[in-house]
Amino acid sequence: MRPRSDKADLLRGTLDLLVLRTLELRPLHGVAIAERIRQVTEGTFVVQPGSLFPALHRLEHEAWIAGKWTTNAEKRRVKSYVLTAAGRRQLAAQRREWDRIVTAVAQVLETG
Amino acid sequence: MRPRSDKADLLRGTLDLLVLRTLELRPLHGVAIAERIRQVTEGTFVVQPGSLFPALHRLEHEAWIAGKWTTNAEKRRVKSYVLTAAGRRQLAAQRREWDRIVTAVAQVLETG
DNA sequence: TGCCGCTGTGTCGCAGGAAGATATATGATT
DNA sequence: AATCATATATCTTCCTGCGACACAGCGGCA
Repeated sequence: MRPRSDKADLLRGTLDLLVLRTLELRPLHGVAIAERIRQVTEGTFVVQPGSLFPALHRLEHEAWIAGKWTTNAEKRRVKSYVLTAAGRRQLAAQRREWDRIVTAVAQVLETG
Repeated sequence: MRPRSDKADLLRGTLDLLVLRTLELRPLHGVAIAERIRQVTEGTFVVQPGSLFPALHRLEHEAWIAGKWTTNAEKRRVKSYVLTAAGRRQLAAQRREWDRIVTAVAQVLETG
């Protein structure tokens, strides 16, 4: 069997939310999205390529983000993503959902 | 294809934490654990049998909880679970992990 | 020119968990 | 006995995060 990382599956269920929110601030290309998430979370969330690109394709397929081939400052070919109107609505919905989860977990953890 | 529920996958990654915490308060049998989680979260988390029992077996296999066949107040045969010492340590670790996730997500959601 | 090395994108297969459907056992009820 | 309700268990499917890898394009450098 393949050696499994002992690092927990931290992103489970939050990746879409994180990507949508990151793109809400400004359009970015794939790797730059992952890089920003890593920086803002101070290394807690490190989005791997095997997670990042399937997620981007999924979000694009749902029409929550739109990708366009461009070139970055170093003249390299990159795919830049922007949040769509539907994406903004989805982001709002996922924010509410996340708040609900956090509240519910807190209730369990704090109710003695 | 099988009709998929449009209800979000809320439990994703939090089920172990919820079960361990519930058993920290007092020993309970499977269905009673799910029932308490449902009540405390006011219906946000409804743990289905297909999630509950595999989770209990998993936690028992990790020796974080210990099951014992007993009978409940209605004289019915139930499997009562108690949190082990290792389970308490695991619960503490998962609490820290959860806090870390909540903090990280908040950083992404609130960093403008 | 040819060879690296780096960056960005993409893909493949696996592992593990959540859930619906279903099965089984057992006690209570009629 | 038949039925119903409760509790446990399992089977299968779907989803998703991930490691490993492939590959393309560009710059540097001998």
